[in-house]
Amino acid sequence: MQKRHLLAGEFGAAARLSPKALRLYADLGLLLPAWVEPATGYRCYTPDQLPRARLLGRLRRLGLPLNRIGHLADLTPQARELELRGWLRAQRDLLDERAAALDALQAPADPGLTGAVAEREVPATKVLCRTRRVDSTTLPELISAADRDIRAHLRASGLAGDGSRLVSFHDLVTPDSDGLVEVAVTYDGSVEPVDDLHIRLVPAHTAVYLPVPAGHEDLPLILRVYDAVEAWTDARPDLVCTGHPYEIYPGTGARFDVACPVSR
Amino acid sequence: MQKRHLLAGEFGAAARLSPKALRLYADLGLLLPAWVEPATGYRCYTPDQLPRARLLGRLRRLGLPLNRIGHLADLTPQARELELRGWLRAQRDLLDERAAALDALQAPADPGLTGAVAEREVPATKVLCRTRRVDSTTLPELISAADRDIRAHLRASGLAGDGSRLVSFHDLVTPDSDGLVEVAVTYDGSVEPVDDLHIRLVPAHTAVYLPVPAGHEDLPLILRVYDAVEAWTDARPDLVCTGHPYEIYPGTGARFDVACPVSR
DNA sequence: CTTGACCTCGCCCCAAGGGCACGCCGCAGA
DNA sequence: TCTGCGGCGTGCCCTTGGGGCGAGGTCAAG
Repeated sequence: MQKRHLLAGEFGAAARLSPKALRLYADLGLLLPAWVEPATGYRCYTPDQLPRARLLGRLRRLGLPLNRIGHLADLTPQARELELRGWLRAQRDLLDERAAALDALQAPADPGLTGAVAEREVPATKVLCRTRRVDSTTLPELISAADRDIRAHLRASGLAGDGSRLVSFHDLVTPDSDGLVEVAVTYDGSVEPVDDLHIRLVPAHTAVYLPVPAGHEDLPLILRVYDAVEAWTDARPDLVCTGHPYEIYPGTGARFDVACPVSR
Repeated sequence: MQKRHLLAGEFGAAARLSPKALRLYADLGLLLPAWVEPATGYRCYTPDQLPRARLLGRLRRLGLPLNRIGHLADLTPQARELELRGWLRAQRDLLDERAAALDALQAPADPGLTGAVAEREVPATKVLCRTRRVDSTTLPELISAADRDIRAHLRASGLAGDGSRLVSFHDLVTPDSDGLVEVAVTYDGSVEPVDDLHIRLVPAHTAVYLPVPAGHEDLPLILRVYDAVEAWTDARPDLVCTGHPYEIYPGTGARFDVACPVSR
């Protein structure tokens, strides 16, 4: 008796996939049963579907999400290997970065940094801003393009367009994980919002800030700067941090401060 | 105006946690608000809760699950660092093992292995078995203990207790991830189930099998043996794999076969 | 005829929140 | 005084990859 069709349980046992998983893959179109008995709804698979089923299972066990697997399973083995190696590399990079973050988490704040933290009053101002989700590879591009576009629009509205640039990171932005980033430029006067440029009021506040020392501009050292600002604020019982920290480029140069709004 | 209490939004901005996340942490008891206004239900936090909130956020961004974080957050920094380093190491080992699995996935089956695959008839037999979830560190312990307990129970029931040992891996068992493993010993006669020892009938079947060559007994090389059995079966259009592969120790020695039930 | 094994479908569950609706509250301007 | 706005609460549905359970249908064996 040559078995030309396998029921979900048998096929699943042979491919090391549960019937439930097979049902999911069928629903998603990743692995359609060779046919379905109309009367009973039984899903029948053929032995020649086993290699694909095993491939899906192996990829799944590597930890890949199913939509990615759906794409990978239709590639040639060579192209698939290329993509998988890239994915593995990205995972490893992510882990390296977490290890770095762990180092930063455990190390006490650098006294050389906290010593330079200061306090200042920031008057209320309007900003024209663009908010976008980017990873760290496209971050410089976003910042320069947004800065250019915002200042161009300000100048087109008859204003000077020479305000300070503010950059707020709503999430951690890394090579592998993207996050929400806002680029804003302060202005004085009146402009209309256009395209994806929004107008927002920054209320008057006291800010705690720290000019970023040379060499600390990028990940992972920039995180130490944020930590230093937080540590300094925590050590001042009369101050409490009341908002997201942000980076501010007060002048036209590349130097910037890490600042955080506080309340007394 | 000294701010002695912060509403969820302000506090969340300062700690880089969304109000929603804060609500979840409060529900889970990870970070209780200093008090809750009975009239409005507003959750109020105090500035001295900020360090803990930031710690929770950082751990969360490292990718740790919340129940683990709940445990970690109550440790001393030293103990926490120790646990975190261990976790990171485990993550890295997992990745290394996935890389190895990827190598195995891409490499063609070893012809030196597939050449030794053969076929045999297995008569129906009863087995006394123990099924348990283990990782690879406790696997040898499980196998030896289960084998001893099962044979002891068989002998206590007046049987020989010299059957073959079968080991089936329902999941992939690695140093970092545990999986369901069944250890079974064939017997002939009549015994009663006891404690966690179950009785199961192994139906008569044709098995494709491959004696494991010396040096291929452990991960990751043992996976190549499984691959070889699968590849050999796939290449035989008249055979179709109908069940989970298993390891069988036919004699009393340490040598074993990787076998898989098939149907013609 | 009944029993058990196997299959289906459908619902609820997990983590860790995001997003939305609805409703309450206080503050500000017209 | 009315209205709008923003912040906050609760509650529900969504995500991924299935596991688990219960109801009910099908199959072959006893």
